[in-house]
Amino acid sequence: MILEDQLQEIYEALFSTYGPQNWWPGETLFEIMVGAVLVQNTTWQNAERAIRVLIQKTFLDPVTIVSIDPSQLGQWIRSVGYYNIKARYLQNFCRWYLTCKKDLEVMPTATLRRALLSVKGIGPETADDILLYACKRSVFVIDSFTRRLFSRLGFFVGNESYEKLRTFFQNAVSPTLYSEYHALIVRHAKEVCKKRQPACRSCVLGDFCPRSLQ
DNA sequence: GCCCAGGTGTTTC
DNA sequence: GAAACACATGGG
Repeated sequence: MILEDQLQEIYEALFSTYGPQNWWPGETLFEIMVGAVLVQNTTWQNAERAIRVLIQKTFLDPVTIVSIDPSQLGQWIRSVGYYNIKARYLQNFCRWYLTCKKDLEVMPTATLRRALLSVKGIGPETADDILLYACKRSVFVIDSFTRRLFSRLGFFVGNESYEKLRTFFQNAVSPTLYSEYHALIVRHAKEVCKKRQPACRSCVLGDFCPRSLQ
């Protein structure tokens, strides 16, 4: 079976099991972007808690956020872990946002991506979360779950570079599926996690486990 | 008490 | 480049 069909079948197995995930959670595009920064290496639950505090304290206004003492901001986002550096990262991002927001819709995707990556605290995954879910650009997001799941399924070893994996998926998956596909991978990983098993050692999809589809 | 969670930057080789 | 390390709370 060719690669494109394999990835399509895995997508369908996940979608038929979990249904649409309606990502990314957030009332506004800016809230989505803030969420992408705060959720780095933590759970969405922790990030959401911090966002609620930020809404209460700052109305999630970038001008307000950049003007706050970083240690104060850190206390407000304490629940996300690494709160001291994340407070700085969030302010870095907000400063960038305030200067670039007028150009977000007209900038070519590659230019926008480079601009995001130039912000200290925005790495490839956070940049792609913002590009895909807030800016509606066609980029495939690679996270640790994606890396683990598809290495487990034998598509690659697992230590490949971020860019190599992104290219792999973007070449084989329809851009219309990028958003839902990534959301389903994360959902799947969470379900496996609930059973306190290593991701995809025992696949929660049972008979519809992607491994059995090959 | 231990392990992991929707990563990133810096340092060192 | 790629490996090792710091950054830190919350839930199972």
